[in-house]
Amino acid sequence: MDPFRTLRGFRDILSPETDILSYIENTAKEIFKLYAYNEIRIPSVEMTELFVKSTGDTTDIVEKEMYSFNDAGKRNISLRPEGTPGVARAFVQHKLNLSGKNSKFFYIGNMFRAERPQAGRFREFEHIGIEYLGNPSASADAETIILLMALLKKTGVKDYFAEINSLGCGDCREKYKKELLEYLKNNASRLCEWCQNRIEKNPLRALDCKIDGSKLSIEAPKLKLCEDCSLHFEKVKELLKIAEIDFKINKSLVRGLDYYTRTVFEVKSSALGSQNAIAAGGRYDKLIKSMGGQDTPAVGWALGADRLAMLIKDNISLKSNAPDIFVICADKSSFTESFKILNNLRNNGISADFSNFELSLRSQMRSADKSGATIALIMGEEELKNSSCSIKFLKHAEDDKGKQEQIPLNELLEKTKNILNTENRIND
RNA sequence: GUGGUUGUAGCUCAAAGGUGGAGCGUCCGUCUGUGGCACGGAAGGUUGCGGGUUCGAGUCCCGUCAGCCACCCCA
Repeated sequence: MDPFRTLRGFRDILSPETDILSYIENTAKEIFKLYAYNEIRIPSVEMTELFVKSTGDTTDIVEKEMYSFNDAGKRNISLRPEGTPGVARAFVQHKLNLSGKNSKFFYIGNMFRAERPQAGRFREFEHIGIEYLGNPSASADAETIILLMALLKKTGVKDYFAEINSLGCGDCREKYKKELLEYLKNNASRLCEWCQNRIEKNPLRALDCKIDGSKLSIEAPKLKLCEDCSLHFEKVKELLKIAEIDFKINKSLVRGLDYYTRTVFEVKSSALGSQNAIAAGGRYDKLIKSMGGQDTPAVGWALGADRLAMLIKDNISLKSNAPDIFVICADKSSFTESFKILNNLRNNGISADFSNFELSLRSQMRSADKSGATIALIMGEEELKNSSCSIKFLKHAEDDKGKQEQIPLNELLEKTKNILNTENRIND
């Protein structure tokens, strides 16, 4: 292994990808504010047990994708593969249900899963997620989904669709699991070895079995929601329609995590490869209690920021970090003054850049052009003599392109601010 | 984790076992104080890494690492 390369599945993210990710994060934060969600920052590392007991010990994430290791104190710890267990843990640990504040959280953070990398799948990736704790009503389910769709719409992404389903509560699900397990045992030969081994622990996952799962899911007994769950699901659908959210019902949508109850949903894109999920989530009414907290219903989702970035990178134009002014030194006698001007501009809130004052004027002008700056500011012997500087409008200046004038140094700040305001107005 | 495929300059790619190139980009110059255009020149390579076959390997073989694609799985 070459120590001077990134590990498999890990990557450096450079501009403009970083700009797109920042744009997504900022857009998300605007929406979160509209819906009154507060930020929570949780550790990247937790006890392995946390994920085993929440995400679930039969899930692929926990069984084969976690970065787990022992620390110096012989604790078995893991890099977080998802955010919900950490947020739930924080809620219980700090007794946030007693704080009197609304328990609506958002988080933005990197997650880790040791999967085989491919398009849209990295071993370290960014999740943006929300968790709404303490509200059992269908209105909470609806709000989180509406928020998600509003966020996606605002980012400008195209070609995505939402699917929802209900997995039922503990009661109707347990009943169904027994029925299903009975059926699966009678049809065990149609399952792969892997599924045969796990049907006892989690029969629902067998319906995802690729060998005969799709047929099984048609033929197998169907989940019958109890009356409460059925009403809840109907209400969620009704509220989504009121909010004019487009969605489809997908009866075979089974989220891969153990803690989901009732509503589950997923947003997919037809424009992605086989990693077509942009965001997914659902209700998890039993999780908080299972961690020793009070019985607290909850619902949430997570969005793959990297995947969203892939989708919008081509149809979005971001303001670059091009400087407003590019400072050029025409000869050695003005070196010091040029550097002073550069600092002065920046100290007064005008973005400025330079290349190398010791290079030729031509070379520095070329750099100025490439930088995307609006104005080239030239300092030389002549300007120094007059206590002035020359400013030249480059191609990026909308208006006075190519124009050049000499202005006194003591008017520089005021003048450039006026010019830049005018130029920006034109650009807008 | 399984299968397929690809690794040559910063990028996109040539080189059919016989001296590793081009385009774009970068830098310098033509232009004694002025960018874009044009022209001239320069820099930049352990051909991913390690073995093997051969008189000779970027090219063939084996291994390994990495990228991409699909499976799987997810967000």
